[in-house]
Amino acid sequence: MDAFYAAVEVRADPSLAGRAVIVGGSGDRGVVASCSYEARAYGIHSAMPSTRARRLCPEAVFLPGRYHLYQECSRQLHEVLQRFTPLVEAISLDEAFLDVGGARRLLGTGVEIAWTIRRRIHEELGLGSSVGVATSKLVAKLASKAAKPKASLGGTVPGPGVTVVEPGTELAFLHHLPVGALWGVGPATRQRLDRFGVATVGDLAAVPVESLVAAVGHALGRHLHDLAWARDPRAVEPERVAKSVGHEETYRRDHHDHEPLRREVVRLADAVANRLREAGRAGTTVVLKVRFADFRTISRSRTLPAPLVAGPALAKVALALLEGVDPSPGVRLLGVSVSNLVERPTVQLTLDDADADAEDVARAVEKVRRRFGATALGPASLLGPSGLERKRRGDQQWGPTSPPSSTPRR
DNA sequence: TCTGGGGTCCTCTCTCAA
DNA sequence: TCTGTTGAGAGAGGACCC
Repeated sequence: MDAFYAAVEVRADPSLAGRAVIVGGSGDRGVVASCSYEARAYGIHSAMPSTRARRLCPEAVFLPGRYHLYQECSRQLHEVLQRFTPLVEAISLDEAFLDVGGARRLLGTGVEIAWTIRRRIHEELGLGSSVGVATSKLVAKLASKAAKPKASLGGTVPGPGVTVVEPGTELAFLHHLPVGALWGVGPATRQRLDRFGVATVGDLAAVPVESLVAAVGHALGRHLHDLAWARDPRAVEPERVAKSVGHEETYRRDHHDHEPLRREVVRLADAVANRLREAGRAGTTVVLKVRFADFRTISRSRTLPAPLVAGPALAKVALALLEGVDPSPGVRLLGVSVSNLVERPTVQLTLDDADADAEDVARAVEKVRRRFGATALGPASLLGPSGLERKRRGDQQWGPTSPPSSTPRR
């Protein structure tokens, strides 16, 4: 999708059309999640600190972002895509791979299907999209990028909408692209490739695989070499199962004491446990992530003998991990996640009777929440002046919001 | 200049057992 | 019993993606 979150906001408020719209965290520690092409013309891009975006384009419209709205829109999008083929692999809220190999006899060539998809999305969702058609995921992804509109101060230049890379022409398409266009080449890898004088994918293809492996490691070296030669046999995987579930949060101000952090750990663990239960999963490894004021980030983890799903049990492990962390330098972010996920056992395997009780309580809590709402019940330690402070996914997607006195202007 | 949240995957190091 | 090797698994950190 083209500038997805921003486009959804413009659709909700058409008076924003043609303006620089920035969706993201509004506080000092927020980042840009998405922006309209008018904003991109000023050099603004996603993941840029909001303070910098504000400096680059003070007249831009800043919106805090409504994750649940985008989630709903994404659901509608995938509904549209599913009508073309069941082989849809969602890679994010607004992007997906489709394997239309089996649908061609019924729906036409890949190119025809691509144009139909674009039209349907526009008719049913009122949003712009770009489609890449190719024989592999890598090339299709890069082709879709080439199909997108381009930002310029003179106005947005519409893209072709659909870009096709015919079989046999993949190398010609790939080799003139900058090496950073490849999946897996970020700033750090690009810097390592610099010493070979690699600027384009074509340059990369000319580097012996052994040299690449020595420079960037075994797995990435071989992978990049294959990609540079358009070898990408990865299939479209419609059913991808999550391997970890977690929540993290950056605070408006750093915490220097254990006490407020303990409360945060309980809140995060409660949220993680809730999502685990919803997904019918349980986790074996609990990870606590801490980012200090200087951005140094550490993680502490513990693998348990049996999977757990109950919030209190999860919080107990995370709190024990927190005790080993010295918060005095200032903690700006805290995260709790669970990995090594398994199907949730019908009868919860637990470490001791206390945990078994905790699981019984968690089940009862879940029943109450289903009936009376998510904030109906929760850990007593999360009871604040305005009721229960529970975290839900997307509550603070792009950093802490501004305090009420400095709400973003519209 | 300041750097979110939710993920995945890879690499390195350490420990432990065979 | 001691020493060295090897492999697995856990823990930690880093890079990357949207």
